[in-house]
Amino acid sequence: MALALFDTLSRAVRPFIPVDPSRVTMYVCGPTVYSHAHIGNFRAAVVFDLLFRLLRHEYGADAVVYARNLTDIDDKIIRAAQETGETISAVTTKYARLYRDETAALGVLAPTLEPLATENISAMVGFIDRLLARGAAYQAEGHVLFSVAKAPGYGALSGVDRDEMLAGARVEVAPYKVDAADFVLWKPSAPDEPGWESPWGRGRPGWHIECSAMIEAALGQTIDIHGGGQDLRFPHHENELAQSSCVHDGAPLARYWLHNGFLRMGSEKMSKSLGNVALPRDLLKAWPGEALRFALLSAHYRQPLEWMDGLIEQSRRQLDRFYRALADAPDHAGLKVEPPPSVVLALQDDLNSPEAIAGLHSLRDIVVQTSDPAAKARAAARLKAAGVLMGFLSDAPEVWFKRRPDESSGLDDAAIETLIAERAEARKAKNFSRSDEIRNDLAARGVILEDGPGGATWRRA
RNA sequence: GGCCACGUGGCGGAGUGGUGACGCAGCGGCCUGCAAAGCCGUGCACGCCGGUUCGAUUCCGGCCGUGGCCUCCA
Repeated sequence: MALALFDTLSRAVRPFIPVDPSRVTMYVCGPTVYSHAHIGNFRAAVVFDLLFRLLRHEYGADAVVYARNLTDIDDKIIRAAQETGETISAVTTKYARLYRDETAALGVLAPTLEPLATENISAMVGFIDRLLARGAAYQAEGHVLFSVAKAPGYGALSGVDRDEMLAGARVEVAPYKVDAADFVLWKPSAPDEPGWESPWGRGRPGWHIECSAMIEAALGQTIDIHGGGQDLRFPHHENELAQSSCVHDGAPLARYWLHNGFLRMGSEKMSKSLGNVALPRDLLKAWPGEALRFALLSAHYRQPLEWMDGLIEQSRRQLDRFYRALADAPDHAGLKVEPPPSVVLALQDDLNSPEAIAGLHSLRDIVVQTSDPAAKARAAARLKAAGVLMGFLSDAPEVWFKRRPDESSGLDDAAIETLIAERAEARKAKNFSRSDEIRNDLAARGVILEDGPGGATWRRA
């Protein structure tokens, strides 16, 4: 079986066939860098990272070009800068760096390209120019607007009928719009707002044009995969699609549109406006990033995922079991094996990560049940290869078990070893009350001991 | 109001027209000085009501419930 993906536009799982297998292209809408991203924002990053990894596995690491943009000009950023008194670029640089750090902590590979909106203004201006030349856009009161009436098939992606859409719209229509559905391509900047010179005066780009222009500049007219969160389907992706195919004589913008579902917090959408967010910044103080990644992949990417207490703990426990099996197996670092089919097939089936995780568990069972050392090492290598394909199990087991989430607290390794040595003496002397005291003491400080044939091993809870 | 999803065991969460998900937690046992970890075993799950079918959790219809989009948003 080969890779198949659910395409939002055709509303079906379709076999994935890239235009050019030697250059598979994917674009995902990245964050607007104006504040801390919450764990829900990272679902897209992790889900499409999984797809990126799978595509690299299928087509070769050099054959996949993955672009994820950073929106670094936006009214929210302007507002954030005004509130803190920082410059715009100080705000965007800070949050872009945090986003890169935090995604990396969740095992997200750096995308091939990371275009910045502010570095592509001329591409956007040129794009708007071509829309104007084709009569698909018009100027009004310093704005340039896209004329939705000129886009045949508008609404196909989101499934929203234009007339019905307007009937239910909750926003007031700006008076300068010819058609209520028209959207802004370029808007004027006040003197105290950031802006760029353009044929239509000093201003800044609208939201949707950024992605269309950057996709064209970075990847070309028609890309293989365009991804993003479900909420971007309308209006953002619908508008991107309209602009791009307008400029490209009807050529499709993307051959496959993928949208991930939301994280829910107490059966509500996790969002900043509701105030029910969990920030990786905080979560990473207490948990390994890999456990957060595992939690985010514990549900199928198109389904809503309930983010609740215990989910990370559950995820960490499962990873513990995998790492333990690897730790107990003979050295397998040098064995080159392909990820086994049980996991690959699950991922190829529209990125069925829960089934792939089940596959990981059965690979672990094999490791544990195999007694022949050479076979056990091979089984461990297979488990590890499958895990690495998904962005898991890349740590050495001892690193995983002994990591300190917060460097400033708890016992250091040497202090733990000293207590373990003392306990070993006590046990040898059958002084179990003392040995239990030490063990309980360590447990209270987050260190769990396990007595084995070769003495006690320890890990941090 | 319009459009679109979803409703699976204590919890998370796959999948399927007719025995198995998987995991976490629980329970019993083995192991252990006792634990932990591990191993073995264990639990009459598919919102409600109709329909199609030899047979539906899986297909169709209705109902109820939950959520998302329509405004910045992963």
